[in-house]
Amino acid sequence: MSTSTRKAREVQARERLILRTAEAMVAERGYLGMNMDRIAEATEYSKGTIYQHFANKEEIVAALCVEGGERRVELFRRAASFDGRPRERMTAIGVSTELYLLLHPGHVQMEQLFHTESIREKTPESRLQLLFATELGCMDAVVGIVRDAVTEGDLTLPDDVAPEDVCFGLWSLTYGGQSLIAAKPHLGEVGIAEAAAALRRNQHALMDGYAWGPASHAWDYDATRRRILAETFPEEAAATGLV
Amino acid sequence: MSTSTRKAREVQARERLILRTAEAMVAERGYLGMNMDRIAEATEYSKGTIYQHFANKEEIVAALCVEGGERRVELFRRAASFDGRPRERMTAIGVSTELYLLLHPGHVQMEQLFHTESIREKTPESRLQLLFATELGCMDAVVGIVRDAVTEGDLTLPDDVAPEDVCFGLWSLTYGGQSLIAAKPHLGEVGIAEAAAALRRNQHALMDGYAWGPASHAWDYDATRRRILAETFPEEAAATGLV
DNA sequence: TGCGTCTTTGACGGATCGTCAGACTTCGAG
DNA sequence: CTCGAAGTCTGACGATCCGTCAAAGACGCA
Repeated sequence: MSTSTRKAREVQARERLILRTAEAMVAERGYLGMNMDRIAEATEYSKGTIYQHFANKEEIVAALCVEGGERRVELFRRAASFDGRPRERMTAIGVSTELYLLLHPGHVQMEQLFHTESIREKTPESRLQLLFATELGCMDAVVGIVRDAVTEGDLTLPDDVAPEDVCFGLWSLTYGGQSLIAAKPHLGEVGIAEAAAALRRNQHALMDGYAWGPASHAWDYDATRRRILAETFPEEAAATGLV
Repeated sequence: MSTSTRKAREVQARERLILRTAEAMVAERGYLGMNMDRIAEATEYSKGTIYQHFANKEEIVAALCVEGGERRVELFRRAASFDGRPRERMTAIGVSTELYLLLHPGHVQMEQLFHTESIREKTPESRLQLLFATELGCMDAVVGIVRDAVTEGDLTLPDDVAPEDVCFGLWSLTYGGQSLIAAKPHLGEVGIAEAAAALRRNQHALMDGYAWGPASHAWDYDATRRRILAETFPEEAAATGLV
């Protein structure tokens, strides 16, 4: 009994070691720089042992995505619990995505990689379920804010628009904006100077478009942003230098 | 002289053949299913000859992206020349992105692939320049519409918002939305039922947020959409069944 | 026809993934 | 303490695919 739990602990510890090693490799040399032989060498286990934990390279990526997803859910939950009007709390969600990108740039890159069907289709169903659970967690946190806005009277949605549709808009805008910033270093050359600031303004424009009060001209959301950084994410703000 | 042009024609024809073959392979068996040996076999040229046209596999992807980008610019130009208010013309841009996704699903997948740094960093600068030119072409068409809206008085931008920033918002929203739709078959399970329709509504919400007139509640943009499909993209609409 | 130049070829080296037969470790029963 | 079954670990190996290059071949021209 106690031996089996010791075994289990060893297995878990090894899995963590493998993931940490893989993560460092991706961060250091990119996705292609991470390969199974190197992981085996770095962890001082044989390739066969690595393959007892993960069926293939893709599953390691999937596992890292799940870990990242869990970190993200955590940030979203904290953002959603910010003390303020619903739209301020939604602003906090936006801040958390910014922080996440700064804190874990490698992970965002991996998420994108994972969206490529070629990778996704080789990962076992069980991992996909876990990943889906983290997405659901994020969605729950965000939808909750939209619903609160509706019940508090800050937001009135037309009959044919569900709270989830508003979330989908903000999700698309943020995901797309961050992807473009990451993928196109030459955004400045097409006239988009301060992409990150532009993304924030666009998020507020979208909420303005749904007439989600208080409107951006009627409220100082820059002050809200500073308050979010100071009150909800002080450590993360310091770590990323966002102040 | 005439021999050299004949040579040149042969080279061009072969390049087209290679690209068409590669495109079909990607469409049929995904990115990983496209490999140089198979291309050589299918085109009945040797691998060495293939490599005289393209330095590596990534450059083939890049070339396909350039081709796709040119097709996209073409669609954007036609959309921008739609006969109507600027916001209607911007709606036409949205329609054109929808059509493009339906007409060339494989290409959108490849664009995403290309955003992965691992691929990008292996493609020669010259191809990147061509790709950049197509992006600039798209941007020009879209920015032109925003400027027209400003000069015609339909849109008044704050001092700190450039027309490009508005474009960036719509670009992010559309790119992100289409990526999410493509990458997450389970959007329905998180409460987003009609993702494509939701994306259109979000695009209009964003424009509403910038107070770009006529507002969506003051204009029948569904009618505009039908007119765009009928007048500007009749063939494409028929081919995709969008009617 | 003969010769120099340009083109084409496909076998090969190198990298990497994933496998598997056999070596090794663990652990309980005798 | 010993032994053997069950479980674990290993790294050499087969397979795949990328990109190269020396050699064979095609072409134009005198």
